[in-house]
Amino acid sequence: MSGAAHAGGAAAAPAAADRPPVFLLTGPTGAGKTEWALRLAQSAPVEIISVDSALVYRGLDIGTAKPSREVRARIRHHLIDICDAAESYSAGRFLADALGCIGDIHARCRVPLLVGGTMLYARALVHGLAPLPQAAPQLRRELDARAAERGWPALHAELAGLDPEAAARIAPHDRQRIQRALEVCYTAGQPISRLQRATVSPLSGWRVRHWMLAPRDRAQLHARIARRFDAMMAEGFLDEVTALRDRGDLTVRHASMRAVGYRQLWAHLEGQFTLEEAGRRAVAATRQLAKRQLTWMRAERQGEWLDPETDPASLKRDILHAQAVLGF
RNA sequence: GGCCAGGUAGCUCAGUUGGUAGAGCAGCGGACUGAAAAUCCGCGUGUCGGUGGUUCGAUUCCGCCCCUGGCCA
Repeated sequence: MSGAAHAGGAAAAPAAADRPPVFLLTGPTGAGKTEWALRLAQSAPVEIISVDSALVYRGLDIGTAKPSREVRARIRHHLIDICDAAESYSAGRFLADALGCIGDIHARCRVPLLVGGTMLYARALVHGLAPLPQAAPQLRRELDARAAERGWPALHAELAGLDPEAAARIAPHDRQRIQRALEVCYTAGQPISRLQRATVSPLSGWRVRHWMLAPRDRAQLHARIARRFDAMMAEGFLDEVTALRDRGDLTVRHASMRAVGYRQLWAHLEGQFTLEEAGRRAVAATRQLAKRQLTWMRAERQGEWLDPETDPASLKRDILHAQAVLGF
C-alpha cells in the first residue's frame, strides 16, 4: 500500500512544527465547503483534493454540485472525474490516490487542502485503513444469492462462527457489513476483526489541521439543501440523470446511481413516482445524509469546528506558515 | 341552502363494540475499516376540529357550530 512509507511510528517522526502540512476541510452536504475552500484557494498556495465518493464519477455534475471546469482550470483540483459511472471506487483506492496527490503537491512546495463530505474517506485518511483484501464481486454475488434464499440473519450467524467479534458488532440485518466481513474471512482466510487491528494512521508523519464546517442550526442547513436542489433542477439535473440512464449499461446497483438525488430521479424515470414526489424524497435523503455526516463529525475529537461565516482569508496565514516548512 | 363523506402525530392514514391511541413517511440520536451520497440500530403525549349533553368515565354515542371535499339545487 502506498501509504506504508508514511506510516512510520511517531518516534521516528520529526517535531510537529516541522512536519509537512496537510489541511482537511469536512462538513455536511450543503454547508458550503466548496465555496469556502475556493475562497481560501484564491489567495493561498493550495491545491484541492476532493474527499468525495460521488465527485470521482464523470457525468455526475449537476447533482453532485461538482466544481465547474472553469473553476478547476483556475484552481487545481484532484480526484474529480477519475472514474466512469459504471466503475466502483472505494475507500482503499481513495486513500492510495489521496496519499499520492499529497506527495505530489508537497513536491511542488504547495499545500494540500483536502475538501469533502465522505466521512469514511476522511477517517481513512486521518485514522487509517487496515490492509484488507479488495472487493470480490463474484463472491458478493454468491453471498447475495444465499441471502436472498436464507436471509441476512442466517449469514450473520455464519459470520458468528467464523469471526464472533465482528458478528457481535454488526447487526443481523446489516447486509453490507455482513457481506464484507464474510468476503474478507473467505478471501484472506482470517477474521476481519483481527486484520483491522493492524490499522495505522497514514498521516502520522504529517501535520494535520482538520477543519469541520457546519452551520449554527439545522434549519439553516435544511433550507440551503432545499434551495440547492431547486437550483439543480433548474440547471437540468433531470436531463443529466436521463442521459446516464440512456447509456443502457448502468443500473441502480451501481454505486454512482445510488448517490442522493440520482437514485430518486432514476426511480421517477422508471415510473415509480411523480417528479414532485421524487424531488421530495431526494431532498429528504440529502437531509438524512447531512445528519449522518454530522454524527461522524461529533465523534471526531481532533477536528476544529468552523463557522461558515469565518472569512477564509483569515486562515491564509496558517497556510503560508505551513508552506514554509516545505522549503526545508 | 339541502344531502353525503371526512376532520386523529409535521404529512398520509389506521383504531378505540365508551376506560384518553398507533403504523408508514418525515424528523431526532447513534453506529460505521475497499459500495459509504452506502448500510444498519434506536426514539411515538398528540387540546383524537370546537362546544354542550348522556355517562362513574366521551376521541368513541347524541345535539349544535366551524372547516374540507363531493353531489344536488
